[in-house]
Parts: sequence; structure tokens; C-alpha cells
Amino acid sequence: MPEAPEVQNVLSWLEKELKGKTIVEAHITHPKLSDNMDPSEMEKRLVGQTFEGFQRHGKYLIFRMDRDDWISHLRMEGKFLIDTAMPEDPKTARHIHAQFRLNDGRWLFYYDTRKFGRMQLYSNKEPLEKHEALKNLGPDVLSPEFNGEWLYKKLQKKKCAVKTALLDQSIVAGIGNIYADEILYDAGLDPRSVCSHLDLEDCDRICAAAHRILQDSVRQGGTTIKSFEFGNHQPGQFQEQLKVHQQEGNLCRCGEAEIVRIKVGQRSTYLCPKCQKRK
DNA sequence: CCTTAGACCTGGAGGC
DNA sequence: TGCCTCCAGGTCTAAG
Repeated sequence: MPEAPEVQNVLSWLEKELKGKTIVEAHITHPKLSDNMDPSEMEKRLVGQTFEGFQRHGKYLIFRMDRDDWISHLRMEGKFLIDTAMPEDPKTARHIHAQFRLNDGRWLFYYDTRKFGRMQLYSNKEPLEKHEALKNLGPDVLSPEFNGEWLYKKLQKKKCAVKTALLDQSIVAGIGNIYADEILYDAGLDPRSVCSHLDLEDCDRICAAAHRILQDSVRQGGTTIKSFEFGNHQPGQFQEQLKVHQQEGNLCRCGEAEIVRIKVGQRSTYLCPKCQKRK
């Protein structure tokens, strides 16, 4: 589901709601949700801990509790909800896989129809970047570390398609299928272009486009195509700005070609054959 | 090392 | 209405 801008909106909302709150009760009902320890151990450890800090790296949410770092990846459909009681609609309730009662009486629910999302808990005595879930990530897409020179150095040795490289979280963390298409359209590059064929100027354009597009999307609440929401049911607005992603058959803004859909690395990929050069 | 197909899950949309 | 196929903001693995 979410890429960096959507995760950032979820994070900001959770920070506003949860900062300083303490977990007083925890139930994890999906056994695979906590994949670095037993669910019952995660429940036990979380009870009594207070939300102190909120961070994001790529698509990972990081809750800094008083003793542990609690990390959550929403994958395709994971969502947090906050309410005073379990939703009554059984169709919603059956997809709640964890619930945490707070010291203000409310509940934090984790909801995930496809059960792809995962959580981990690590002692905060270790630095963040040492945690197994985070240690292979490249720089966050919105950080100044992700710049043309750095990307150029990474892509020079690779012969895969440039879109595949942008989706590789060890190169840059936070870009997913929607924004990869939008970034490459903005940079004027065909997603199938061979990484090692790109020059420094191409990499500069990719990074500048990534920063501009993703920052814009953060401000507009992210992209809601099917189900993304934050803040208990707010959709994002950025889908109205999408120029190629899911625009198959629509006239490109250049007015000279229709957007086409192809497959790159098994993922649906949208591009304008006129505006995007293959290198 | 790299690339690719399949697995993990559920539900919505569209064809017949 | 039902049944079937395809599709989905992601990532991991096994196999070649």
C-alpha cells in the first residue's frame, strides 16, 4: 500500500495521537505479525511502555518506546486505527490482528486485510541502524543523502532496468511502484533504461524529481488509489496529480501520445513513449 | 553475484 | 447470482 509519503502521513498522525501515551494492555492475534519474536513476548514487553519518539526510514514506521524500538512495515494494506472500542462491523473487525489499550482509555488497532504487514521489537540499547529490519536500507528518499552523485555511483555497476533499481530499498528507501513511475516520467527516462547507461545528469534529474514529487505528495496527504487512509479514514489527495501511473490510454500532457502500460520486473509500469527516452 | 517466478493473503472489478 | 480470471502503494525465497 504505502510508500514514503503515505507512511509519513501515518507517522505524523500517530505522533499527534500517541506521543506520551502508555500501553496498558496488548493482544496480538495474528501469529506472523511479529516476525522477530513470539507474539506473546511482544505483548508482554510492550505493556507498560510509553511512546516517546516517532521516526520513519523509507516505508518503515519507528516508534521509540522507553525501553524498545517498535518497528512496523504496513506492506500493501496495513493500517492503524484509534478508537474507544473495537469496530462493530464484523467485516472490519475480522481484519484487526492486534490491539493495544492506552492509558487514556482508547485503543490502537492494527488492521490488515492481506496480512502482509510485519512488526518487530528491538531493545533500544542498540542503535537504530543496527536493527535487523533496517540495516540493509539505503538512504531515505527524502534525505539529502539521496543525491545525484550517490545514485550515479550506485547505478554505474548495475545492468538492471532503472525502475527496478529505484524499487530496490537497499539503494534508496521509500520509493514504490506509484512514485517510481512518476519520478521517471518527470526525469524523462524510460523505466527500462539500463542503469549503467545513465549519466550523472540523469541521476541528478531523478533525485530532484523524487524530492519534489514526494514532498508535494506528503503535503497533499499521500496517494489513495484503492485503500490508503491515515487519521482514521482520511484519504490522500495526490492521486489527482498522477501523470502516468494508472493512466493507461489517457493522453499524455505532451498531447502527442497515449500513456501505455508495460511490465518491468513483474510490476505494472506506466509511461509516455514520446516523453521518456530509453537509454 | 543476478534475474525471474512464485509465495504470501484477501477482496474488488469485470467478463460471461 | 455465481464462477472465473486478473489485478493490487511490498518483499522474501528458491531455482536457474
